[in-house]
Amino acid sequence: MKPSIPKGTRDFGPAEVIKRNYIFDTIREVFVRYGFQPIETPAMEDLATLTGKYGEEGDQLLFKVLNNGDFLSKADDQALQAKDSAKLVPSISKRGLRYDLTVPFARFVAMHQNDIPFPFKRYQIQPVWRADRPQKGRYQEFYQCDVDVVGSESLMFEAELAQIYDEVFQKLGLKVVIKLNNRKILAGMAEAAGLSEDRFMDMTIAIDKLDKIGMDGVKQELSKRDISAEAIEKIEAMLGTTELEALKSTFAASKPGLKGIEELETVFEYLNMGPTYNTIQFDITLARGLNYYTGCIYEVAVDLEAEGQENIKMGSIGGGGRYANLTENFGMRTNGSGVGVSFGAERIYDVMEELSLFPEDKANTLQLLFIAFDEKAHRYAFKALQQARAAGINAELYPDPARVRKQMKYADQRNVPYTVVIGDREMESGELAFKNMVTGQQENLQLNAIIDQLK
RNA sequence: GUGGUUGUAGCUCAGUUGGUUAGAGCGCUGGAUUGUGGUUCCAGAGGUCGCCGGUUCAAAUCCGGUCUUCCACCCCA
Repeated sequence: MKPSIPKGTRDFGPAEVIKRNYIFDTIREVFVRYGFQPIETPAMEDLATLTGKYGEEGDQLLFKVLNNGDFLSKADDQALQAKDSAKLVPSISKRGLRYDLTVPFARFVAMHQNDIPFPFKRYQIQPVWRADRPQKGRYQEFYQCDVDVVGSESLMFEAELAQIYDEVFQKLGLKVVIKLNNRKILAGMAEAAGLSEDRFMDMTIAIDKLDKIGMDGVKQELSKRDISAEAIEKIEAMLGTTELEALKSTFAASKPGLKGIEELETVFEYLNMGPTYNTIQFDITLARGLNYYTGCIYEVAVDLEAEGQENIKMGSIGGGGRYANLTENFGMRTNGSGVGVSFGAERIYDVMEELSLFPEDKANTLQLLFIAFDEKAHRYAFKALQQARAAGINAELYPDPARVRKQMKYADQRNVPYTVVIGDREMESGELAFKNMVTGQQENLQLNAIIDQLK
């Protein structure tokens, strides 16, 4: 059989795993410093937990897990006859793979509400699955790194999450733009433009594309979605706004609009109390598709104006927002408002790789390879190997006393900086042949001296 | 989910209007070199041409299906 893996999934070799861990470790370190604690949830959730939370589009992208046993005998016969897949699913699948980490977290909080302290601050680094068509930087299995806090409406957390973004990307050496908006401001826009409530989604989807298709494209998109020319004109005028202050008069008659402005002003008030490394800006065109967001929303993009980053082509590398009602779905009675952001580790990886931002790895690499000339020397070397490891040196012994040429070649492939060759002469004198693989120079030293040099 | 694109040796890729036994570079194995890798030279191994079916005297090549890759939508990290 020919080996293969499912579409949109990947294997990772040692070099990749080490780099991925570098990203995860950096992110985790910042999360921990802000007081967040780790949790994990299952790869599978009840399908009912997942459906309806991400909009119609999201439901289509959910991976469903087929029931075990004789699932067809229990299937909805009518749907089966009619070949109606959507209708058939509930009767043959009761579980699905998680689509993100936020919904499982909301479920977790509601389920354990009597056992956890509020506000509950957690982080979670686990894979998620989407049945999307793969492209570059878009996979069916990928990791998300989420931080969320539930049980507080304080806007301090909105500010802290932006600071976390800022700090993580500073540590990773990547310049980004952190964009902030508020769903209430979008609602205000819809209201000010005289749109009915059911047109709200259409409007946000269209304006979200502004930087991609331009103002004319957005206007086309809006009219295609049955939005009147008059409303489009008003929306266009509002989209030109980059300052919160300027929106106040526009939203004079819109309560949610004014509330959104007030919230963002408070967030920026917190943020302006200290320095930030990256650009953090209000962006009225930021919409985000996920249905459950109610307040502030975030998105992070690579800063294309930063030196060396001009040609990076990558979608958003992080996003998030406040969800006031999500936990209610799972029976949270009070205090269930949450806010959180997510890091797209895979895309961050791709960008960092393209910019060569990964530091050379020291902790995870082999420092020393022992090479033995014959069986007797191999035993001798095994003992020396233990001493080197006991001293904290990452060391290996070639498994057989093969030809030195072959062992040297292996050392070369493994990129080991130093080797020790042991044969009769070395065992007799106690001085081992210690070779620097970069310069090719070799000297005879006692094992202790070699260990000292590598420590 | 819609439209397009890709697949030939471990890797990167040639392969003519369909026509002998499908090639190259790199890598791999062995030798030059029985105590030393990276350079050089010599030799060798390695292929169900993604998979299934069809057209044809004859298919890597043409046709259909399918899987995969990448791209544009949709959406998104």
